[in-house]
Amino acid sequence: MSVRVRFAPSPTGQVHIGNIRAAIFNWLFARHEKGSFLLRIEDTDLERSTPEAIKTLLEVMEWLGLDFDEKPPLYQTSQVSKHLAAVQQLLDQGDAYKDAKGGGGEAVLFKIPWHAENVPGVHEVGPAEIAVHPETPVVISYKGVDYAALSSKGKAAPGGGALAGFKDLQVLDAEDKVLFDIHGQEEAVLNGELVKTIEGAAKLRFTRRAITYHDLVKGDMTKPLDGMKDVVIVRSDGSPVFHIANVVDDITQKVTHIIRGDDHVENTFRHIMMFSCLGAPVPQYGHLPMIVNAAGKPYSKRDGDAFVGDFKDKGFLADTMVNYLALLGWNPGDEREKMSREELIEAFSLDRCQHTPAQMDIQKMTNLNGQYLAEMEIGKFTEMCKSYLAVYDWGQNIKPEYLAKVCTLMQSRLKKFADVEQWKYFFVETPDYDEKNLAKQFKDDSVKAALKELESALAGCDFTAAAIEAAIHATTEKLGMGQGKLNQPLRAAVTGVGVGAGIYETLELLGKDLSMKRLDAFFKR
RNA sequence: GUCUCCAUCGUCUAGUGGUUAGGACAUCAGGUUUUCAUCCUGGUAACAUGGGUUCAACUCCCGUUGGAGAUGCCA
Repeated sequence: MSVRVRFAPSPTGQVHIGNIRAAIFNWLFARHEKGSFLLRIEDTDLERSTPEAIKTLLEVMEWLGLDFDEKPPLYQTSQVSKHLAAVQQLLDQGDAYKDAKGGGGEAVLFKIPWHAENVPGVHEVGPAEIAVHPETPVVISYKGVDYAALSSKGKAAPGGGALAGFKDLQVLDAEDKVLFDIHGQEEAVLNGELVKTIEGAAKLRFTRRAITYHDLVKGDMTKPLDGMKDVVIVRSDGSPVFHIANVVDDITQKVTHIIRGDDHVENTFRHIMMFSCLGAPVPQYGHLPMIVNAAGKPYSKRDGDAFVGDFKDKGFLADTMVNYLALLGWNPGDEREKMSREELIEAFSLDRCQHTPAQMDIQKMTNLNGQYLAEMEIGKFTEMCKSYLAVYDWGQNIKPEYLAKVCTLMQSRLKKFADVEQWKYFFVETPDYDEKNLAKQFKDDSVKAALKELESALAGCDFTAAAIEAAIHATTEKLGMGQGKLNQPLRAAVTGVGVGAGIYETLELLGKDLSMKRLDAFFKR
């Protein structure tokens, strides 16, 4: 059977890098396996889901080149009746029950199945005992076993779990006397006829069962059933909860591999049981570690710079994003880092994914982006620069020929497109002066005098890079200065800044008129 | 509190019993360059901790510490 994976975001605002990385990994996996990559939009949260957010999401996917199969995507809101039908099936089978605790109406809870041995991965661990706090009664019902556990300090700690966690349950007092034995009473408890409250219990004795699944990223994962609780699948207002909606949709879309964030590990055990109870094959799971911020914490709404759109605005390439994010928590096993999509797809495998959270390194990504920019075809590069320049009033209506020359000159040193802001001096009449640099270059008054001398030499030359160089050399030689001593002062006077491309080329590009005008203006400051 | 998972340079990582613990970004020094960047050369920098197992442990086991997630109507 061919692989089918999905990316299932909730469109509630901006697209987050942690989210989109899950999409990238799903996409890489699907393409590597020559399977299908599906998109499902989990828009059931009407409060927070907006059409704009959906649009943003689709734009981001397209920008990154994450093409999905089977269009249009599945909108979860169209599936609600299916979710509710599945809930009804669970209710009819006795795998779910209604409960009124909490909200106004009745919620529906999925019941960890008593006959859990039918669920793939469930196995008996062996006899187990749990000490309970004697002052809190043990309550046994179809909703589970409720008790207060004994903490390491001897205090009462909230405990309890689904009934299915306690096979062969016996409740004992401090003298090991059996207060309750579930043998022969299973049916009565399960169908709600028997609710038992037991005072003065000291321990629970039962056969422990656990569920294990093989995580494609993390390896074997195990959870004892007595640590699991029944889970709400329909809110008291009648709306389906994520757990059931997600599982039902994955069944509908025939998803074979679920690759998602680390935060779902705990849910997986229950989801597997839901698949099983609904008579569907259980998909394979892989859980990706989170991406954390510089403080090592998961990105929160406050970390505004973690949105994909922001990176685009700053002038990162889609190729850079895909490449860098793929490398965050995964590596090909050799020392390649800059990899094309084809190479990534070819090399990708889930078992090489990291188990630990990764911190985004913006500098490393910037460096990678610089590599991509440096090898961009010049025409395309120029077009991109043009659009990033267009946000400035001085960056509009630039003569294409001139822009092309500037881009050619500057391409090798641009790291991200937003930095074209620093090219301002190419496009304005008078540059902004970096006063600190000026002070540094003209610390010595003689430099200014020398520059004045140079001005006249430049005035008489034909202003090609070679001629400019010759003029400078002639001047320094005449004044007995070191060769090149005037380069930086000249740059400061004409461009206002201390860094840039070669000054001869820069001046040639600026042209004689503008250069001389700026020099003149500089002396009049 | 309890449960699940995790732990190699500042960061991303290679490494699956025997390695001078490798690479990349960042950083530092030197070289090239008229400056900056590129480029080249070199340097600083890591196995959280304590016990085992073993001839031998970064690697296996246990404890501790630290981190993350979960813990009934968020997804």
